[in-house]
Amino acid sequence: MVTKVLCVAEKPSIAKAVANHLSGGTAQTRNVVNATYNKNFLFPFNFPTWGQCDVVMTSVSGHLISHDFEQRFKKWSSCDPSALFEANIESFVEDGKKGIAKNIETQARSAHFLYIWTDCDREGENIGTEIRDIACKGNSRLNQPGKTVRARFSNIERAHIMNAALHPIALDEAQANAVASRIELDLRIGASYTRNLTLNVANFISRRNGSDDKPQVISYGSCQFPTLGFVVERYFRVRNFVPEDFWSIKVMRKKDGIDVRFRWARGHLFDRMAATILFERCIMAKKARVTKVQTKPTSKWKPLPLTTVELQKCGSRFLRMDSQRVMQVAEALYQKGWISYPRTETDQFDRGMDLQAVVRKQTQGQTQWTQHAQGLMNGEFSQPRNGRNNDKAHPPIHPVNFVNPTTLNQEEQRVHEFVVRRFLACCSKDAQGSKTDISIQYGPETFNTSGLIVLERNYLEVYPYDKWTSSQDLPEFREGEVFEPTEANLHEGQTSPPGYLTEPELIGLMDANGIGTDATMAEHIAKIKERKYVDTRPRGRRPRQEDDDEDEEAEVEIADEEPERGAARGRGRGRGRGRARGRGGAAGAARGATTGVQEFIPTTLGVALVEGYENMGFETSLTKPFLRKEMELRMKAICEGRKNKREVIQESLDQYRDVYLRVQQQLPVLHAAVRKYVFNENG
DNA sequence: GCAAGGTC
Repeated sequence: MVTKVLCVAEKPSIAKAVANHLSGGTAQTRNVVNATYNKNFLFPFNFPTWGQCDVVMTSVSGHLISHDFEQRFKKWSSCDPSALFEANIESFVEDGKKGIAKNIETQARSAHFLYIWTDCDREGENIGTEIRDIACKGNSRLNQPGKTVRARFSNIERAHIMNAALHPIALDEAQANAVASRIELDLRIGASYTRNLTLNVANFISRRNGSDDKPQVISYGSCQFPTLGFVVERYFRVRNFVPEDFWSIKVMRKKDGIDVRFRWARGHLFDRMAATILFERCIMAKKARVTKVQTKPTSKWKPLPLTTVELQKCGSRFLRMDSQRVMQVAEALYQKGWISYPRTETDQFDRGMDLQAVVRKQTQGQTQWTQHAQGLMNGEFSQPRNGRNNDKAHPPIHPVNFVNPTTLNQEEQRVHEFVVRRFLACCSKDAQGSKTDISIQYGPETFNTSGLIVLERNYLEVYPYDKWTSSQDLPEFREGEVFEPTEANLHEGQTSPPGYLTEPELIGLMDANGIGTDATMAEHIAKIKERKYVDTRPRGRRPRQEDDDEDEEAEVEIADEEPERGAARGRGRGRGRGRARGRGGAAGAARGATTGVQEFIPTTLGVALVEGYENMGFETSLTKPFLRKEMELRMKAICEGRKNKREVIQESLDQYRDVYLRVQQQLPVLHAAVRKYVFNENG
């Protein structure tokens, strides 16, 4: 009897790709009853340890198992919300997934081995155990040692997949357990807090409004609340901003018909007296002396390979789409086979990947980037840079096939064009330029100016989202040259308030604080809108302010995470911090070239919730990212075998139960915040 | 009527 192996991938696209590689394109496709997207692929394969086998390769669609409280706790009126900390939780297959589960169970009956092909990340490990459990229902022998294995792979290149097929490893139970604890905690805490908030606060609002309608749900989640927290925190920084006066010295020299403005090395001072004294010393000196003239090559680095977070940020900035929309469109492009998997944290391409083959596909047709792609094939190709992130599950987002853009709808065209241009930019050379720095000594003070000449645009040719342009030509200055400034004056300015939080900034904060994943960040943002905790509006251009000689740098600050090499960068950063000291940290971001970016403003309800919780004075704030971070650390402890699932769940529940009780005792504080913020308009 | 995480 021939040995039979059942392979199960996390998603249909992986099953298809793997089956295709292992079978050499000869796999037979079979539909699965009651499953729309998941297929079975049948083919023979010779595994080193099992010999010649008949393989059935199939897939799930993410998690197969759902979790909910047992029936008697489901009705909101059935129990006190705090009972959900202990209530029994049931695991089950949702109706929509019964076909998938049944298929696995059936196929497992005749299988000698189960080969799991879920993504190599924590969730994938957990989904792997779900698949195993279902398969064992059909065939308990698969529970025996060595009968269930998993593949280790991080992309779907042929050689990589072949190698993974030949070297199975074991499922990582610790990682699966870490996810299991996350699932249980999020459910218990989310449900209990949400019911409590809705029953106590939403009902309070309804009563005050004299409404008999079911109140709107006020939810708590370990991700949505910190997301709201970021928005509210910025809101208060804007509201509480107090402008501060500062003074700076500006020096101008007209030479060869060109006005050359020199910037004070000190930037600006918040002490008028000090600035005045220094200014007077400059004036007394009468003449300035050129202390440095240095011209050196500089370059602007091409962007990093595209991650989901970066795609979402760029969508907000350049494509006039919010993060959720960008992901929906990217998902559609992925489904149609034009771009790779759009949910990835990886910003480095695997060494073995044939990137030139990907570039070559873009030389077809007559698009705006065809020529550039052709140029890359003709010797201009340059290996992409490596970022610091690798989720070990997916490659960076890149085009996988050529598609004539005119067959896509408007939004798809924009996202697709961005993905292609970004990829081609990654495979291009850095832009090259020449930078001249000039310093002068004027009295006791140093002033600087600089000029840039862009020599080779390289990646910029195909990536219009980055700006790097030559500055005005500088006249010739020689070291040691002495001149009398055409103008020198003491300039008075004021720090300006930061802007409200924009979507790219919010995504950046969530990313940095581990709130949500590449696949869910956009959902959390959409959720706090849906719950009416925040409103969004397009950010209008703010008028440029007289005193802002730093505008350009400030814009670079937000537009470029990966700056050009060279000295200009340090100056930009330094200035940015100086401004922060003046309580206007994000001032630069508030102005400038960004158009169509959404900004987030909390509603009265959003402010009341955050303020209410803050005013309870807990040491661990529910609206700050610490609790989520703590959960992340505990999950890590499980993965590394330092803790077990039970311990972690107990610890966390104790902590949240404690906070819950104190919230209960302090409901009047929450009500007071609601009265203050939600009802102050009505008097 | 609850969460966050997969996925279509």
